[in-house]
Amino acid sequence: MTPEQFQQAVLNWFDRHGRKDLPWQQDINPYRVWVSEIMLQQTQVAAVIPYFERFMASFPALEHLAAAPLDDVLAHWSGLGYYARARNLHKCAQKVVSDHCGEFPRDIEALAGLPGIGRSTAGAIASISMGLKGPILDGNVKRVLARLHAVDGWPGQAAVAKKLWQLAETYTPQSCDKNGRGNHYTQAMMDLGATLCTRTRPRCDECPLADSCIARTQGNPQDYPGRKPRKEKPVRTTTMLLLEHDGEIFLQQRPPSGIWGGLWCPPQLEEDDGGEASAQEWLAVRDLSAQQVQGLPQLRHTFTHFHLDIAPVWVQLAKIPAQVAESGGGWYKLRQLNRPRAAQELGLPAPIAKLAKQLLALQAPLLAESPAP
DNA sequence: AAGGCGGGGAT
DNA sequence: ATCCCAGCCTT
Repeated sequence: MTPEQFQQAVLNWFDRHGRKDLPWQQDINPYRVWVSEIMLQQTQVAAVIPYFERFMASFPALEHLAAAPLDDVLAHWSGLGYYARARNLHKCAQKVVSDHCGEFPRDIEALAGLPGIGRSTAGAIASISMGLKGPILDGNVKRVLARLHAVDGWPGQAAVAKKLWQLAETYTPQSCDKNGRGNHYTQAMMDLGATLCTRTRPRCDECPLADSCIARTQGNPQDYPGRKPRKEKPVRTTTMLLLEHDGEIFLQQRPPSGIWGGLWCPPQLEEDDGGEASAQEWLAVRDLSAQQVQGLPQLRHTFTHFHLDIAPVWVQLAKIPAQVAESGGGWYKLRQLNRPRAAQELGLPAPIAKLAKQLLALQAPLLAESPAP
């Protein structure tokens, strides 16, 4: 698909289906387009509309904004988020007044040098309001182009961004004057991404680019653009000793601060997943002997910032050793720990409650075989 | 290259 | 809950 064919398809679609009634699409000038583009950074159209209307009512032109107190500008931004945008907006207005005689420079590079205006926003302002060639690469265009060419990878990666920018440059009309319709092209690309080429459930049947879209052909448009790689959560490991005697297990209260502060847990070997072997060593050091030591299936509990892999070991004791009895903590009946609400009442971390349940299931049949006297 | 900024909507 | 959004700036 040549750039000319691409542009024609996009513009034809825009003429029939594009949005043309948004507030910033009326009375188009660089000031209004600039304000709208800044507001639309990381913010959806529906949220922006009332803010844009109020903003224009109070600051109808650049000189009003430049002359306004920053606090006044921030008040108009309240609730939109990303408040650095408002500070930059104000700073930019003053800079345009002081350095550019109150007119935005008609040049992509110069625009992109102003506070709060990056490469994409500069392209949007230039193409929509100035008749210049202004490639843009916002989230919508990234999605359309990544799917059209099946560009793998996360756009946050420099190489992926470079490829997408190259495509954006290629397809953007050379001439953005009346004949080139660069303003409509830019509006159309954003509209396409916002209304058809959506992140989930793209409406490919209605897309003017469907026949050329590689992701569509592959049948996996939803896989583009690649997701930001989730930061790998580190894995911590621990061995938990389920010291059990006669249907009771031993729990200690954890220190008031830190993970599970103040909650009750079995004795724990930190940064250890030796499981059964570690448990044997722990017992030997204390000169304890157990009837049976049995590793149980590993359990993973995920916190906000790490995984905790728990290797539980079931240690059956013939009698309660003095060393353990006096070590601070208490013995709890598994049946009581497994009562409804018991975990909340006593203060048991979720994975510990789960372990208590598992252990009861293992141990109950044994008690049934040899009922207590 | 990665993180921060922020509120809201979709899933 | 998690991810993402008409991004840009700083480190």
